[in-house]
Amino acid sequence: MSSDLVGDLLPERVSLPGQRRLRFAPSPTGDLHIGNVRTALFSYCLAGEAGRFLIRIEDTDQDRYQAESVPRYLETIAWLGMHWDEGPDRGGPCQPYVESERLPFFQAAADRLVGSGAAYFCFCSKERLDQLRAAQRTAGLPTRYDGHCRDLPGDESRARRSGGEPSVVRLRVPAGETRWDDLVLGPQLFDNESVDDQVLLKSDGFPTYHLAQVVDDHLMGITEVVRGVEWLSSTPKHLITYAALGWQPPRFAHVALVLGPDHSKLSKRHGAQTVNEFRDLGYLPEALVNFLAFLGWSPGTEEEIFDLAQLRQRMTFERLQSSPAILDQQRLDYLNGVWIRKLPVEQLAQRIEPFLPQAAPEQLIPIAAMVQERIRRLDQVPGLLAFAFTEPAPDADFLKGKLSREEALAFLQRVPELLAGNTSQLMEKLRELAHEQGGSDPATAKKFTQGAMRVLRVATTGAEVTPPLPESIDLIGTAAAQARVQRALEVLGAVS
RNA sequence: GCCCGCAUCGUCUAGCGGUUAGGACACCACUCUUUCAAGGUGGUAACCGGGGUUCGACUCCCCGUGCGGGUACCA
Repeated sequence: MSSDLVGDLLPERVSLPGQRRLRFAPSPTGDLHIGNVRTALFSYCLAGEAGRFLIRIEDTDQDRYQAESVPRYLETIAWLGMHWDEGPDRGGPCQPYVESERLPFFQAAADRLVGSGAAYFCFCSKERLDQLRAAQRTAGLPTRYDGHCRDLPGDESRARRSGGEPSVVRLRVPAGETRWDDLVLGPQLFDNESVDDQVLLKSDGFPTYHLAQVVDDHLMGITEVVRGVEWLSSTPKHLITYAALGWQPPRFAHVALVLGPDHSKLSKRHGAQTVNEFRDLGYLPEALVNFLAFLGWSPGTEEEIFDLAQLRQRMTFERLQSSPAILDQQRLDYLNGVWIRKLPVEQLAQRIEPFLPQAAPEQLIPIAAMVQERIRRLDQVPGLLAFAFTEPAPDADFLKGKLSREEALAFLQRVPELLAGNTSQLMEKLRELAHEQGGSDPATAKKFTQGAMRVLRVATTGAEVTPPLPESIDLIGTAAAQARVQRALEVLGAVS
């Protein structure tokens, strides 16, 4: 078989210092999906502390390509705390890390395959292919290429190409079977009869994923490939291609997909599905990482709170799960709450800032302290603190609670003295007052305290649920609190 | 249609021939408490079905069912 190439332009495979090299190779077509991020996380963690993690941009589809995605992806990975040793922005020994900039390598590989007879040029039109598949389907046969151009004489093929006829390069799948030992699924066996003569090089000169992935994983010295099970049935094609090129393939780990609550593939109708969406909802990267890791992995112990560094230390291929996982947002919420509570207040204050632009800088830390134990997502902060930024308008019924109108009124009238001075004494003063009201019976006093607290809370905040009252009042200031109590008094007094 | 994968509480999972089938989320009580949280205590809840193999199956094998994936000049 001839090829019109001048030698083999393929570079040498990067020489390895014997360590693990895993990559994340996203296709830049929008925002990073939570499922993709999980495989990135697995790859990052499984590389281990001694291994290397790299990012490669798989932009081999010109139609779907979105340039803006690349920096966004990198930003997202970095936000989650993952560090890559090599990538499009920082280079490395296998530059470039963007596939569209590596076209000559793929073309050289394709030429080599054609040269050795492991691949061939195909001139079939899309229409012919569509008809073929439709016919096979109605006949109950598997849909696959029929080998129409498989044995075209070399000179005919050459002539048609030089005549300008568009062509693709297809893999010539040999008879036999393909097997490998999957790191997650165990031994796999495919009859090559069921493997299609896949297109490797498109008519626009770009490689398909199948070729690009094989060539680049080899050149970049990838040792293990972690990917979703949706790639399982194309693995034989990849293995055949590695063999035809005389290369040793990496090991494969096919992880199960992440599904929505209705057990179908995660999609828009399930709500948030990209990392950025989760971020905007107020989820911490620490929580997302912890959560995602457990969707398909577990340490085998009863520990469940892990940070990224611990995950990288502990994760192994053996403990990856082969069954699909459903994204359970309630559990994510729980973990997010755990991580929010673990944060130092100053840190939490910083993270709250974008969710609470109306807060003054000096308010942020006290606010963080107040909400830390009662939020599961950062976006709950504004709701919890609405009273601090808008004037409450409680109605008379709302103001009474457990106390009668008279009792509430009487209590409210005494609030100015309770609020005088420092709010830290508020509770103490209130207890004194309760003692006065309840006399010797502690149960009555307690009941009064509860009722009075509610009245005061509603009067000053307009809400039944707020952070602890003294702090809440501090947030708006005692002067404002006094004014609100006055207004409440008017509202309550007006009804008789 | 054809090829392939998966299968333990509602959910995430532990289990790798012999266990009272464990933990966590959620849920329900109780408790702590100025509300709400957080915390503590307890509770409800699972081995998809049928055949084998075995002294013994959640665990191994086969069939079925269910769910998922692939079936592109998309990844």
